[in-house]
Amino acid sequence: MIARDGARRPEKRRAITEAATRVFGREGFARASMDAIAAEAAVSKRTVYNHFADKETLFLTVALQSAAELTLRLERLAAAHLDETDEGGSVREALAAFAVERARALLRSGEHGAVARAIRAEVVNIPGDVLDAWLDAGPDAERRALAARFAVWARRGLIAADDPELAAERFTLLTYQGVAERSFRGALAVPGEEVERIVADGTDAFWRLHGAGAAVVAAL
Amino acid sequence: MIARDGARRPEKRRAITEAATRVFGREGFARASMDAIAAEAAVSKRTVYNHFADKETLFLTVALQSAAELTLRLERLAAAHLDETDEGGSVREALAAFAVERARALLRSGEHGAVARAIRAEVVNIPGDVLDAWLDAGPDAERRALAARFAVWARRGLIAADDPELAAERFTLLTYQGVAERSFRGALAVPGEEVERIVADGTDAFWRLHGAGAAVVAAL
DNA sequence: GTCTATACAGGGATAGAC
DNA sequence: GTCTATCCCTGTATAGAC
Repeated sequence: MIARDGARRPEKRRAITEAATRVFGREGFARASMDAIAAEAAVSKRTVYNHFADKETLFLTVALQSAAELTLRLERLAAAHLDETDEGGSVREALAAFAVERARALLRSGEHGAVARAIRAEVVNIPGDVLDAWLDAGPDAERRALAARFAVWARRGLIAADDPELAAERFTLLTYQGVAERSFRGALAVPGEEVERIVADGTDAFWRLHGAGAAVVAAL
Repeated sequence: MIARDGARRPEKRRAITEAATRVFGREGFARASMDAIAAEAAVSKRTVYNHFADKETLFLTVALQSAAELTLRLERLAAAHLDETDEGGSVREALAAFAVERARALLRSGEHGAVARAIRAEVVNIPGDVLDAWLDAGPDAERRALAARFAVWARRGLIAADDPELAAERFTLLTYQGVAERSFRGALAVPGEEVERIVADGTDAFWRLHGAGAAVVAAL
């Protein structure tokens, strides 16, 4: 028997959101059909509508989950590259390696990246509070995590960053946005050498601005 | 059948492309309907199909026109700000003013900006050669124009840019992409003070990297 | 011969009825 | 879980008007 509102079968719900992630990612919001999502979830369309009021609600739910998933992946990357850096000399190399891996992650972000692109495409039709929630779970969370690490490094004199938030923003601009732009946010492939070149140029620029000792040079 | 340019009434064709620019900009490709475009152009739907074989052809035509129009606007901005700069001291201020105006132009790009967003949203469904043509008429043309000015300045010692193309790319990353990101490529409003702050920070960073004398500092 | 106006075939879509 | 009412869209077809 079917329970009332909140208590539906969680495994069905998960099957639906996972299927919806794939379908929305492949087709975008407008082209995706609820039929296709139900079929991909191996669930009847009625079940989809039992769990989610309409297509829009399902999409926004999936988008929030996807943002959180991407943030988690990037956080793991950041932890692996940036959290064991105690000696000054290795900071630059750690940042360079992290930047390359982050750019590559965008190009391999698959269905989650595709959902993020769909959000951006539909941004004018998304309620403000939902968009804020998406930003908070995704891009803003990533920036905060990077800024927190920069703040620690700055206190230890490993980088020059009076404003860690600004430094994190610059790092992303210089080492990530170029690849994002070139690949249309991960939609199109970019040759590996080109990714490496763009990211290496960006890392060089970042280090000239914020590397240990940059403050001294800037004061000249 | 196939729309051949010259034979039909050019004023109708213009009315159709202008209407299509507005409708595709408002609705995106998928949501826009040929009926709405015909109505907005005050033209019968049959006439639309007489001029353009199908919806996709109309969209791609409009996208190329829009890219060219945006490039023209930005080129005028660049010429106004950057082409009368002979004294060394004014280069930095000219760049700063241009950067702010360019960022503001994105936020006021209206229907042309909206079409550019639609292209980005549909990028996986666009034929490679058409996408190349769009890039060449739009973003790439802007980068080339900026790089050409940087090359002249570099020869005169007004900026430090061994590779003018790279410098142009960096200038755009530092002074433009931040606002593009924040506003979802012009879709959402951004407070004026925030635009000015983002652009000023970016201009500072660019000047530290590429201002006259930066090469000397980098050699330290 | 290009345009307007309208109608319509064919395919999908959403969302709800059974 | 299936079935279906209803709507909308693309693209074509059929009228007549300038």
